[in-house]
Amino acid sequence: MNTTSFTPAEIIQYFPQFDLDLAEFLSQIGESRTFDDGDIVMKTGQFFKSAVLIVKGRVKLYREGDDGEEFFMYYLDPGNACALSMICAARNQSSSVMAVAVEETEAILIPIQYMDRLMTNYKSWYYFVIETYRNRFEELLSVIDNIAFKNMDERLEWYLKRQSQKLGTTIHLTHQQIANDLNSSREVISRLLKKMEQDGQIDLHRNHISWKGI
Amino acid sequence: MNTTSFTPAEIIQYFPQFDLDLAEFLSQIGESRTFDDGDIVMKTGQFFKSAVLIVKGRVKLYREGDDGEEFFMYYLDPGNACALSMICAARNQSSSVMAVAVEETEAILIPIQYMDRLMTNYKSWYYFVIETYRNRFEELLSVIDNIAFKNMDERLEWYLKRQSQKLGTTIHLTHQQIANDLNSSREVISRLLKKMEQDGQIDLHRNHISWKGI
DNA sequence: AGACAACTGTGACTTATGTCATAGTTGAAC
DNA sequence: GTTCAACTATGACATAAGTCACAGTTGTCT
Repeated sequence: MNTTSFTPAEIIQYFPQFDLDLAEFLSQIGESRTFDDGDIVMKTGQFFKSAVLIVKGRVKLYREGDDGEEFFMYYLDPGNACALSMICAARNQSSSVMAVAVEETEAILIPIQYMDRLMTNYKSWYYFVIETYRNRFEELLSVIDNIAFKNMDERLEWYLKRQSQKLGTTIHLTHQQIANDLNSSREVISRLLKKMEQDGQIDLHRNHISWKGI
Repeated sequence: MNTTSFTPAEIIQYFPQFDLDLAEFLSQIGESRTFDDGDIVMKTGQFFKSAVLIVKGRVKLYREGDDGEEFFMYYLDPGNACALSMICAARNQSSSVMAVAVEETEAILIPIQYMDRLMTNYKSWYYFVIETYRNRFEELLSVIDNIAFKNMDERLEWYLKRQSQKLGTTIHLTHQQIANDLNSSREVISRLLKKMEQDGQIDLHRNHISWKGI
């Protein structure tokens, strides 16, 4: 019971780019794991020993500052792998990010000792790994653009746009949560949101925001 | 004359982790290219068709903002490859960064059409690619930490520390160049540098700064 | 040596953002 | 329907950073 697993067919359903023999191998060695909304998937400083593949739900990744500040980077969706878990696993390094489930989430954990064998024997695996790195790389570049060149109003707008693309136009976040994600303060976010409402970009409600898709 | 090349022995000298058969293959397909100090290696918006391996010199990578602002990311040294050139090459996407030689630089260019064959046939190649992505990923995370959580004084200190580690304790940069790299303004940098000098961390001179290694 | 362009220093002011204080609002639980 | 905690709004002020103006310095070229 402690180590449930996925069938090859299920794996291919979530990761259609995998070859059948890869799916069979992953089915044998991968461990299924579920996380409730709010559960910590990976913790800063944690010594991580598996690669994480998401099959259901959603995981939020954020960087932690020295004093516990947060900074949102991106979400992992079904069909994604956590590039950072691969880095940690392959290097025996401790994690430098937090990963928290924001929905009921299901994942396949691939223990570290299989990494080399997977890379060597399964072409569709290392294509997948390369693709994962690439995608996250580009995502990080966008993040850097925003904090390096933009003011808070533009960053907030970009943030809300991303949220609404992923999670729908009703954004269930409080001003405080948004402020945390942007490493700003609640008052600043409240003021900027109010301005966006006056400009007709959003509607403000208690506990959620309606994105009007400008 | 237009397409000089490296011998396998030379390639292995610069990239000792490569297998001999890989070095031989790269020797056949790789094109040698030199850049003078200040030459543009990769331009924002450019459609890039080769992966770049550095064998001599140094290349500076920076992100460009919408209005031409700069933001320094990192240097590529001999033995490094440009992860972004690989991404561009493999995806047929245009570059989102600038890469400029800051010394007399020599590189091997690997045309895009060999990428898949290299990945499939040469184990030491794809380990190298993975390692390249990993290193740059971690470098980008450090960059994000600094701009997300730190004030300009700490960012400047971190910047100078990195420079002195790479280029020695005498940092040949003007205040204006530093300001560009940090997307700040000359006056701000001058003031902060003056303060660091008063705190005994550096000595200021015209056109260079001496890092006193605190 | 003289001249000049590039570099550096610094005061005064503006703007963006963060912080503090305080009050109003709303949804949920009892 | 009362109560309460959490959420939101907003003015006043503090601080970090950017901008403007101008002066002083220094290396280089002739």
